[in-house]
Amino acid sequence: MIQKLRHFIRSLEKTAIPQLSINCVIFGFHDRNLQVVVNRIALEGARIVVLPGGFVGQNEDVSKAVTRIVKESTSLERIMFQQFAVFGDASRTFGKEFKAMVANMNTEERQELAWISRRFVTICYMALVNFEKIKLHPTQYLETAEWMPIEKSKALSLDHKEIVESALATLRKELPYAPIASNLLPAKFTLPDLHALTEAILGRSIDRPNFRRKILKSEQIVKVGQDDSGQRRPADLYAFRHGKRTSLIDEYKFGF
Amino acid sequence: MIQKLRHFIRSLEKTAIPQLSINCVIFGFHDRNLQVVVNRIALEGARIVVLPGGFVGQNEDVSKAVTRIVKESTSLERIMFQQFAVFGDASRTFGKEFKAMVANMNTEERQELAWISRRFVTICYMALVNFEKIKLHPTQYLETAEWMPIEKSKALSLDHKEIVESALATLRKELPYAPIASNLLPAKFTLPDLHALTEAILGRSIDRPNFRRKILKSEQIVKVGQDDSGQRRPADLYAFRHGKRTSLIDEYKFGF
DNA sequence: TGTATTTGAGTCAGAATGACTCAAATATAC
DNA sequence: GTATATTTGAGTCATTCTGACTCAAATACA
Repeated sequence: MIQKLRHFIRSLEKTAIPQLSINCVIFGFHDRNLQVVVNRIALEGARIVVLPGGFVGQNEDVSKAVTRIVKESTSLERIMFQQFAVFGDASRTFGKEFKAMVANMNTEERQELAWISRRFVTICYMALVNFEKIKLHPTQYLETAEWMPIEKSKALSLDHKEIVESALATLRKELPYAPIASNLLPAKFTLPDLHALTEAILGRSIDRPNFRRKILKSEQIVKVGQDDSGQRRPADLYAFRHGKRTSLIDEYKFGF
Repeated sequence: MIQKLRHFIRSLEKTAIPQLSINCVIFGFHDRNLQVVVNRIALEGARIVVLPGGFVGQNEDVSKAVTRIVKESTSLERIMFQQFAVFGDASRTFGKEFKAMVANMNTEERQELAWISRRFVTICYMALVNFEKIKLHPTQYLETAEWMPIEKSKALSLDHKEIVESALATLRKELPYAPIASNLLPAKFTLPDLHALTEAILGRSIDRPNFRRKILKSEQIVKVGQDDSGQRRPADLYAFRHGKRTSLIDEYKFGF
């Protein structure tokens, strides 16, 4: 057990709300795939891969804690995020990997970990970021930060696999309401980019010509450039309209 | 300060997760209005009106706590509920009314209230219930339970007004995905009922003939009766189809 | 120069939408 | 008993949207 982490946990006892954690699903779009930021922790042999997370300071707003946690992993400061789930079963602790480690400890060491060994309720947030703008870096305590395609998120430790699944379901539901794409794409993008992103989020193929027609008709995006340094035929560049609602269908308008 | 409540708080210290509460927005539909269950508490002069709420036992799943809290106010056991928000500002305590009361107390009394005087993060759930099936009754500790039309929910204490607003926004978003209406209406209902409910949820008027056409075309409901003991022309009775998806539009199908 | 691939644009039948009108059924007033 | 107001159920129609297509233009690479 590394000193630094031990110290961190001792400090939490005095400064953070007990039994409450935050987890963040930070989505990015790259290689025509949705990806999430994960942290790797080497815990005495056991390698565990988790979502970025943390705790809430006694004098800290929950939303501030989320901002802080996202910033720790991505350096991004002004991001949009959304709460989407709570995982709070009574049996929810830091998992087998953690328990195995604790088993090898003496009484004193175990007591130091008492705070973090309790049952935790975790509040889950999702954030959408522009992949290219992110510089991932390890957080203060042991972790490395990296991107993981969502198809591989089954490998996550604890219940974080289910958290990602829940986040993805929420993302799909939010698609028609929130300006999702504008957060996941760079300022200038091509229609094929937006098409691939929408397919990645919905998890199924969408007819290209029809997608193009519908998006253009909605006037959410404006052509801002002529060329693209691609491989085949160059595509037009677009940007989301400032001010114009950037959802794919009208809000609260289900055909009535 | 009534003995019973005092005792309750003392017991929470040992049995419940600290600084974490649950609040429930329980929706019903009556008099063509959306209504929510509220509890009234008489706290030494100050009358405060709050949403049903409670705390999570150390050995209790969060979802079980929600079930328990809903049951306390409504006697309903098997209800669907959904988490929709978290309120967690650092300044979030039990409010002015509570503070005023504490100000009149001696040191010992204050210490007894220490647990509940801390900053609390509250997890919010919404539930949809059939108004007619509910027998509201006071919970174990001082409260009376009653229905309140959502338009009057501005009168709620603490930040519970905002919680209701957030719940309503969620309800509107969920409308096309979840079998919402089937939870809010009795087993047999008329099309005008369903129409009025949809208008109440969306907060705007919907063309009746068009609504009728669309609902019937979707084959979500089946005619189950001929007559209704109404005042004017009798309306047909309908029931939601068992098995058939009871949403108003197709899931994840935003026109692509 | 030719070919494969990708982008942008168009066609067309069928379905859905929004704004309507109109007749049938009933309680209540007269 | 009849007329009237109100509510329910059904239909019309022009416009728009959808889904499944085809096809030409632009480029890299063989």
